[in-house]
Amino acid sequence: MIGAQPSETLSGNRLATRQLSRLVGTRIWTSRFLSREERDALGNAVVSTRSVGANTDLVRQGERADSLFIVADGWACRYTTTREGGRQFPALRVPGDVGNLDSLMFDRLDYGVRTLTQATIVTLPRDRMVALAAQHPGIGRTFTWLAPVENAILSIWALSLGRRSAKERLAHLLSELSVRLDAEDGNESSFAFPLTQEHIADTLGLTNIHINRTMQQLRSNGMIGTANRTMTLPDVQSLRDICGFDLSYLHIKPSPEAQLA
Amino acid sequence: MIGAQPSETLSGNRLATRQLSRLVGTRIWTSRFLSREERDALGNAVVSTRSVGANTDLVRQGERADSLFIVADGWACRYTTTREGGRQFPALRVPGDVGNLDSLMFDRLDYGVRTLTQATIVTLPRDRMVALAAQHPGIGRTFTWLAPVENAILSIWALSLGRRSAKERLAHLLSELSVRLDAEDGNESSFAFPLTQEHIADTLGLTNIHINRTMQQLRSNGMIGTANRTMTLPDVQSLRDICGFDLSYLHIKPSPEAQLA
DNA sequence: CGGTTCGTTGAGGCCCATCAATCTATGTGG
DNA sequence: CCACATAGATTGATGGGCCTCAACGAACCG
Repeated sequence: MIGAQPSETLSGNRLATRQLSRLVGTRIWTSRFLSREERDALGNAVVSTRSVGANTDLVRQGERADSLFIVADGWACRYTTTREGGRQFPALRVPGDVGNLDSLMFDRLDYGVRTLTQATIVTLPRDRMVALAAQHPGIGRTFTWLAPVENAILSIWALSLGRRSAKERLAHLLSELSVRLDAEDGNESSFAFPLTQEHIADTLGLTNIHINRTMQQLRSNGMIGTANRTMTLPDVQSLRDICGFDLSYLHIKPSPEAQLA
Repeated sequence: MIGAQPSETLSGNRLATRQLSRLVGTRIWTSRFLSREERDALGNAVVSTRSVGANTDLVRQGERADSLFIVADGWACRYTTTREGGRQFPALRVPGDVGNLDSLMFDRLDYGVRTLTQATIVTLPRDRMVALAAQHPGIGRTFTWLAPVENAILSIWALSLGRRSAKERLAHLLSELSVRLDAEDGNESSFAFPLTQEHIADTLGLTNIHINRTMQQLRSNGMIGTANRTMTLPDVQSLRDICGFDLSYLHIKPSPEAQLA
């Protein structure tokens, strides 16, 4: 919060540069729709960068959010719950993701956003971002790009939740995270993995106990390896074959047509 | 298709009026962000209105879509499938819904859009809509509004798929449709319901057989009544109580805050 | 070293899937 | 008007994948 106002008036000063640097590499920063000056405009809109502990609500269910939260580092989730206490994550946030994109359009979110690990959160004022989106086509396009991407991912998650077995769901989630984290090197993949088995259960609509047993299955088949919070996928292709994983829904790389357009 | 070009040049002529009329009442027409002239611009962008049979693909899985399809009448769905043939609908389209909103941003959709009944489809050229969205703030805002609404609905569906019993899922779906179709009169509701039990199964991640048994349960409890393709909910509140339904996620009515903004 | 979180294991049972018919309604052609 | 085909709804029997309940083990930490 300190340094927020100066960064707006003195472009290029030390504070602005430091704030800005926290956006580098995040998904709104690497958007292919942004011009250099639009990136500067985003960087100058940062009002705070703070570190928060695990299990911190960035937005509580049903509450108002005046800011857009960027998960610059650490993991977070969107969560929903039933009356009876059943929890379901409709989205996972990995480093670089926008936490509450929908807050740009909604005053209240019917779900919450919560950190799963200690995290670095970059805060951007909602009203300012709405104005920037209207003023800068590239910024507007970035936001309107991210929304359908979320939707596409959630659609595939629905397919998993509705029609795949526990083993397939787990293989699919790990295949997805491997791509989203850009962790693949040839047919191998390895990445920091802070999720507990209960987090995975809340993502896949299962119980932590069954996640445990399913992970053992994949482990004994040599499909995954876990050691000190690191996930290793020795054979990405085989893991993908288990669940019919096709990365196109992640829209990571622009399709050939999109480049022409 | 006939009359498409004239409708662009001769505003207010008979053809333009007829085309335009097919948009009246649809979700992009009733958007609260649109000015009168923006509605005219949308109406003039209509290139065809056609009737198609049930089980017609508007967009096939993984294929390109050059147009935005409005389901002016009839029902449709977004669908995804696993390799093994398991089907899951990540969205249902009721009369007035936009069929393939995401086509505005994506060249290829990783899911398909298919009619479930005979339907009236209004076609709007994609490139034209992108241009209109850029040119008219209200049109752009309408599209960027619809995307997170879809996302919010899908998030709640994920909660159902992951954490609710068959009975709760069915009660929740019917509660949702009752609101979306604006079919409620006090505590009662009644609406045309063309879905087969297999469609419901593909929506809720269950089998048609289990849907059948679950419907019988709700019927015998007096929670639903079905007769010649009409669904009757004699006691909406009790149905909602079964599943903890809260309509706020549908964002049908602007929240108090949104009106102030 | 006690507390807490997370992972692991076992026993038992239910919800829902699977397989296999039958029944009804609708439509179609002769 | 009937024979026939087809789609959709319904019913029964059986089984399995995952849940529930209840511990116990392991790692981390102040």
